[in-house]
Amino acid sequence: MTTKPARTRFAPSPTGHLHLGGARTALYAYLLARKTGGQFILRIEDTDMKRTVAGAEQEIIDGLHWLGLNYDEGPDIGGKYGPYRQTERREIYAHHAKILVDSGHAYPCFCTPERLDKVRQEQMQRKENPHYDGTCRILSPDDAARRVANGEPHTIRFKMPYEGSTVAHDHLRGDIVTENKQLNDQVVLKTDGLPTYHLAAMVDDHEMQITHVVRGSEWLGTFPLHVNIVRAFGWEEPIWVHLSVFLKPSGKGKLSKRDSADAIKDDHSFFIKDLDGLGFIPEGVINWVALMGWGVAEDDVMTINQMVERFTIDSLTPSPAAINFQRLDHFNATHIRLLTTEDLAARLKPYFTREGLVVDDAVLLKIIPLIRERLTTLDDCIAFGAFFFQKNVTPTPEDLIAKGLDAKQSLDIAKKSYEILSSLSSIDHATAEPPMRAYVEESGLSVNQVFGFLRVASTGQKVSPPLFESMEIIGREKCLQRIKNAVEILEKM
RNA sequence: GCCCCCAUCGUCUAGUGGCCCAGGACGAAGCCCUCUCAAGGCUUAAACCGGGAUUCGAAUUCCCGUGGGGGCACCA
Repeated sequence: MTTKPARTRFAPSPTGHLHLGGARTALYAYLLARKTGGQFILRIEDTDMKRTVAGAEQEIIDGLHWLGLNYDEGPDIGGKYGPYRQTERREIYAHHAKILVDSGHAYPCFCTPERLDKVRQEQMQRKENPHYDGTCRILSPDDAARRVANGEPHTIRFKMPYEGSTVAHDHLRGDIVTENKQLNDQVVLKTDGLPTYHLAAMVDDHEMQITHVVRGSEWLGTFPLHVNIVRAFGWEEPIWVHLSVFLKPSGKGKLSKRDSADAIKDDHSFFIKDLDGLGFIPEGVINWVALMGWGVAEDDVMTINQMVERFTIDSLTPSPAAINFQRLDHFNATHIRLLTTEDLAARLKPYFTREGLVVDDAVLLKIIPLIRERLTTLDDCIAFGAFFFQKNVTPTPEDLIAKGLDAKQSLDIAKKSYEILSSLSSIDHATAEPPMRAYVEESGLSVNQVFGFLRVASTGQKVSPPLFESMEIIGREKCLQRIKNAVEILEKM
């Protein structure tokens, strides 16, 4: 397949957190660019100054980097088609709005928001579709130009044809035909001189030579407007790819604030910024997100580079997808297991130190093989490995009592275990396990009863990595001391 | 209300007229392995929204319903 290099872009508004939907849009744009040897661009669409949130742009940048979606051009790194922040491109839009007015594709509108509101109310009362009533559309150009020159506040509206229909082609859905009478004369340049999305995005995509516009399906409604704007300029259209939306985990309806709260309660999140702290790794998140809307028949565990190899926009699906956090857990765990020991160790360390534990790097490296396949999220390392770094463990006394036995019988196990283990010069698993098994044999006790006690005594918990391997890492002295401690607890019961 | 989009196991999906009594993955259930918990191996249950039409033949094409989603701003 010979595909020309694609220039794609991710163009979010800095109005809130970078979420899963945005991450997926960015990912597909990224994959397409990398697959074809093109460029992936970050553009910040901050033309609605009222909604711009401080710090949101940085969060987007950080999120993209964390996910590994590095862009070739963007507001923080520049590029030959900059600036990449729309508020810094004011003149470009004003210039293009003027072109539209001069060519008869747009006109100044002097209607006040109040009047517009009133018109809309009346239309709704009459059960008509709310739409601009065209008052300023019929003004004579000279008259309008005079009023503009006088400094009268105005917007610029795009003139939609009243008759015929607009055919817009979406790569995933085919031709989308809309009767032009359904369309509205939308504002493309606001009173404050800044453009609305419709103008800004079309101008930028053209100026930045974007070949494929990958965006959310919320733009499908204004899609006809957009192609009309592009055509009014006489520009070549990009290939349009409208992605599906994400549905709430139940599959019923779109994501809400409430769902977001539920996700957090469940130790998951829709926001990229939260994922790291929850123990998710970018490899897992990316793999998971990629598969919501991209049909991969088999072998769906992929690194981002494998995704680049396999990606094609033809295999994207247009139907909405429900968020499924169980799958995130699965992909996260799977990718954790794929990490090298050194890599995993480095990623785990912050989670231990976050708990106030002092981490011995040599010990950390040793416990990785023991806990790796037990981790769903990185922070699970605390549950499976904190005891390696603690001075003492404090088992729940009841847990020391072996299943089906009483305190006295458990005390016997404890004393005998101590006797056996203390007689060994080392308790690496190869030397410690055989005599303990022999003891199980001759005592008539079950493996679970004896090993269970030992597990609780030496790790402080009922669930742990393999017992003898763990004891070996804990070390002879510490183990004996912990067992002795268990003997004392049992004696008091 | 009007317009647009979507529709395969519970979920994500493969499937582009015969290879499909529909394949994979998550989840579920069972078995094996096993010092706990995992991981791993094997197995099972589980779907073409409904109705018409086209065709020798439809999950795949068309129409009508139904359901879900999105849009109808000087927000993106």
